[in-house]
Parts: sequence; C-alpha cells; structure tokens
Amino acid sequence: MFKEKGQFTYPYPRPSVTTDCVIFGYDGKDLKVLLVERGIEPFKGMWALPGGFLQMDETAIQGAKRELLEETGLKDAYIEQFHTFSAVNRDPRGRVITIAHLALVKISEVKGGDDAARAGWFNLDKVPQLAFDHDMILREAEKALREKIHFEPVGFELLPEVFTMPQLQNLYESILGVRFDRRNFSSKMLHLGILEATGDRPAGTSSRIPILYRFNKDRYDIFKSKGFRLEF
Amino acid sequence: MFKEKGQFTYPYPRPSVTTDCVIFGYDGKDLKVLLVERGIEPFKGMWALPGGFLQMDETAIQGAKRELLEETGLKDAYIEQFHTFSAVNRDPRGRVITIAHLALVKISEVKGGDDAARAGWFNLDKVPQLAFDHDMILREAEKALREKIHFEPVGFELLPEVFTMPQLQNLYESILGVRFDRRNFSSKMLHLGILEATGDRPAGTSSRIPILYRFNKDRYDIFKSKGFRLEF
DNA sequence: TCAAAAGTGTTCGCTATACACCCATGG
DNA sequence: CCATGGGTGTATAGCGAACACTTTTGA
Repeated sequence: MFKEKGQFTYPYPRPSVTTDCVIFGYDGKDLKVLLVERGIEPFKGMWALPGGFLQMDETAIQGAKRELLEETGLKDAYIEQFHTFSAVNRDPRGRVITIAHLALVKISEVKGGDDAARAGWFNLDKVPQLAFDHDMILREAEKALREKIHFEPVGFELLPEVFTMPQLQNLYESILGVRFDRRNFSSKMLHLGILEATGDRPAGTSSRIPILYRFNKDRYDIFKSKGFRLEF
Repeated sequence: MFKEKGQFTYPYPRPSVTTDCVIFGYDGKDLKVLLVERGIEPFKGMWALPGGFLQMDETAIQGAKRELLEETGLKDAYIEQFHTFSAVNRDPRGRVITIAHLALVKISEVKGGDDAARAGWFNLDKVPQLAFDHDMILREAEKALREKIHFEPVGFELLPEVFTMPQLQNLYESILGVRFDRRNFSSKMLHLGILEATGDRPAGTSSRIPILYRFNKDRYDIFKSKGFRLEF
C-alpha cells in the first residue's frame, strides 16, 4: 500500500462520517439482530453493527443500503434513518459521527454476506458487549422500532409473505414486550381490513391448522389516506 | 485573513458537517419559525435556518444549542435532533451533511441574536423560499413536531409559564391543523391531571376572564411512568 | 385420552364525540 | 342590549378489555 497519506486537505478540520445498520429479523419465535465480528482494529474480534464510511457520492440511506446489501444480499428491505450519534470520543480513531439506520428483513431471504467477516443473528437478550457505542445504538434502535410499530404496520416486513395470526401476534408481543389476548388481537387485526386470507383453507373447517394471511398494502394505504391511524 | 488553506489533511475525503435549527415559537395566535438572512455567499441575502459548522469538540446537540443561544439568547429551551440530511448536492460549496434539530421556545423570552444577521419570525404559511434545501428541512420539522405533539406534551414549551385553555387549544389546533370542540378539549386536558390552575381566580365566579393554568411536569412524569400515554 | 393449539362471539366500561345553555363583559 | 368569549354537563356510540367453549391433532 503506497497510497499517499494526506491526499485530501481542508481549511478546517472535519469529522469522518459513517453509516451503521441495525438489522432486525424474526425467526418465528424471537426478534433478532444481525451482528458482524470485526476483522480489524479497533475492537478487532468484537461484535459490532454492520457499517462503514460514507462515500462522497452517496447519501446516508444509500450508504446504509450498500451495507445492508453487502451483509444480507438484500436490495429492497425496509430501511430508515433513526438517529445520528456524535459523541466526541465514540471512536478511538478520532472524531467519527455515525448516521444510524434501522432495517427490517425477512430472515429467510437473507443470504450470507459477501464479506469474509463472520456474521450472526443474536437474540436481543443475548447480545454480547459491542464495539464502539453500538450497545447504545442498538438500545435506541429497539426503542425506535417499538415506537414505529405502534403506528405503522412495519411488522410485516419481518414476516414471510404469508403468515398465521399466532405468528403475527407473537411478533408484536416480542417487539412490544407485552401480551395480548388472542381473540382481541385477532379481531382488531382483522377489522382493520389490511389483512387478506390466502383462501388456502383446505379440508376440515378448522383445527390446529392456522389460517394463512397476507398483508395488503393497498388497503393499508387507503385506510391511512382516510385519516385513520393504526394503533397497537 | 492569511489562514493557510489545506491545514487539515486526511487519507480519504470527508464531508463537512453542520447543525441546523428549526426554531418554533408561538405568538398566541400562530405557530412561527425563526429564520435568519444570510450575510455571505452562497445564497447571500436569502432567508435560511440558523445553523453552522459542527466543531470538533462538540456533539451535534451541543452545536445546535450553541446556534440556538446565538440566535435567541436561550440556554434551556427544548431541543432535539430529528433528521440528518445528506443529499450529495444540497450545498454548492461541496459535500455538506447537516444534522437538523427541532427547538421549541417561548417567544417572549427570546432576545435578538448576537449575530449581526437579520432575523425574523415567520408564519408557516408565509415562509419565503429558503437557501439550500431548507424548505424541505422545514417541512420535515413541521411533520416531526406534529408527530411529537400527538404523544408528548411539548406544546407547553411554546407557551408562557401560565396560559389559558383557549390559548392551549389554539396552539394544538395550529400545529395539528384540526379543530377541536372547546368542551371536549378542555375536559380531556383537565382529566389528564397534568394541568394545575394557578388559583388566581379573582372576584366574580366566571366570565370572559379565562382561568390561568400551569403545566405540572411532575404529575406528567408520574402519569407517564404508570404507562399511560398522552394522545391528541 | 389428554394436553396443546387455534378458531370464534359477547358483555361491560370507558372514552371520544356531539351537542346547548348560562354568564359576564365590552362595544 | 347584543355580540363575543368563556365556562360547564349530559347523552350516545364505538372501541378496547375481559372472558369460555369447541374442535382437532399429536403425544
């Protein structure tokens, strides 16, 4: 490496800017977060959120999507910025601010990342100590997700195309940390009119075989444009 | 100015980072935003949001508070980060990302800024075209404020220490763009138990002289810690 | 055959909403 | 004296919360 140091000069000092991604997934039972093991210093060998330096020709969301693609192979997952972290000493390499993003993916669609780095899904209550201030970023992301799901149907981003009512309920309970009554949850969801049964209801009227549903985004958009607010 | 150019050198290019402040105030009738007239290029002479470059030894919120102090003389107003804007060409000087903040101030406590720059309060429907992408930032700030006030009693940050019920209602209506029934608004607010009458209810039982209230933050914190959610 | 999982409907209480009248003041 | 602004209470409807029973399958 003979790349010259000091190629880029400015009249005033500038911080580095990175994007980080908190990628949530749901395995049918627990809410999980995708972490990568750092291959280089600082914090080599520790687990961290996927992230990297912002390129000069990309926006923050583009940078975050690039990270997401590298780690999961996914191009079109739900992703949004939720907070920018700027503590002066959050990175031992110097002044680095990070624009943190929240991504929701269908875990079954995730392929192993391009990166050689080891990556893994962690239960939220089994996350090891993380590099940098990523513990705090993760906690803030959980909070942002909880607030988000109260009013927007983002839960469906975490589920397969078709899913059962108990799965959906379990997901909501995992994220919000509360328990709902089965009957109330079900009827509330169904009365919203944003779910459609797949119709595949074979043989026997009912039993232990749950009904499969699909989220209908068109109906949700209509619902929302009428001024109704989803609330859970 | 003989300050050398190129004093600060890095192996990779870095964006500049600024903080901007959307400062809202309420004059008893309309919701207003504080703008400053730019004294230098680019966009010299245009109105813009107060803001400036992030210093290397301050966090984003500290930078935003510094801007707020410079423009209003206020140290302790409500302020929070709401979004980071990173479009590649948002600033003609080069790559500049800005961490945008939302501040709520009591307009009566605002002193003219230190800066020589002209500053002024604008009705939200009479804002001129702004410099950079500040039109968009302002629109996003309005949205963030609306979403915030739905569930947090931030409205009180905009009102004087004591205020009347009609004032409070008018503020909510201004921000949310809806009309409430006087009786319902009043009883909902009072039943929340987060307001206290100042007790200064002179002479005649009642009349055109409105009752003065004060926001009781302690009661609100108790209310919230019990898991209740404010909603408007 | 028994436990576990899934489906379904009713009642009750609270809260949001709609709505009308009285009083005092200032013009 | 009348228009305006402010205070207060009641009736209804809809929604959230609590709750029990039946069916089927797998152990």
